[in-house]
Amino acid sequence: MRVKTIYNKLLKKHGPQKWWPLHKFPSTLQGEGAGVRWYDPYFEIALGAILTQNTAWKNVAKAIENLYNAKALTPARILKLPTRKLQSLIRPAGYFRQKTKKLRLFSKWLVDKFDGDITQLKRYTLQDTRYKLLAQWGIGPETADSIILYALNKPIFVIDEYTRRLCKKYGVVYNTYDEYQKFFESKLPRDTKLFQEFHALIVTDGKNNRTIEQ
DNA sequence: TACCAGGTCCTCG
DNA sequence: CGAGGACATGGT
Repeated sequence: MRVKTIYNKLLKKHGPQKWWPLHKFPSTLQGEGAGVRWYDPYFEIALGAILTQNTAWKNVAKAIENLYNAKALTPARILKLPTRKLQSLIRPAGYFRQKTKKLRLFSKWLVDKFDGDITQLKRYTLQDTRYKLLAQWGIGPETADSIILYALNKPIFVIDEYTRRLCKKYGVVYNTYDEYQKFFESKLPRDTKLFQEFHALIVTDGKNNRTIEQ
């Protein structure tokens, strides 16, 4: 079966997935401290990609809500939080010490190199951006690709455990992340929206069928 | 009570 | 390289 056909079937079965962004862009930007930027939807997406590592999204959503209420959804605001405070805010997402370290290092990198503006990563080629992200501690292939696809809106196909299971179901098995990624990217048009929707659908479908497979 | 969730890093052979 | 363990909370 064609890969695109599988996509069409999943879309028909589950409908469009609404993943990111979580909060709406404009209204939230004028907080009380006029001129103080405390919310960045693109950074929020990247942050969510880190927090969701091996963690149910529902728990991540709580952590993000805590950060939102603390008006801490920019790299600079993350760095301003005392470590203990940051740990307590993201505790629901699990691995809270590890993830606190990841968020701090990632935020510091963005502030130091990109003036705290994650969208500046778009200046590089897709592969250069990927290498730069992978060089950051705590960011592996799936997280890097999620950031590129959902925060920077650039076409790269995200591979996760659900994707591998889906492949296996159709008799497609590889060893490495990059091999799976090449497979999908060679079978599909390089379309950001398609890649975003497909990955989300694979996750949703994978969750639903969890007990049936193996 | 176990096992799992939108992974990654570290260590050891 | 590749396997195995650590990291942590909340849901079923």
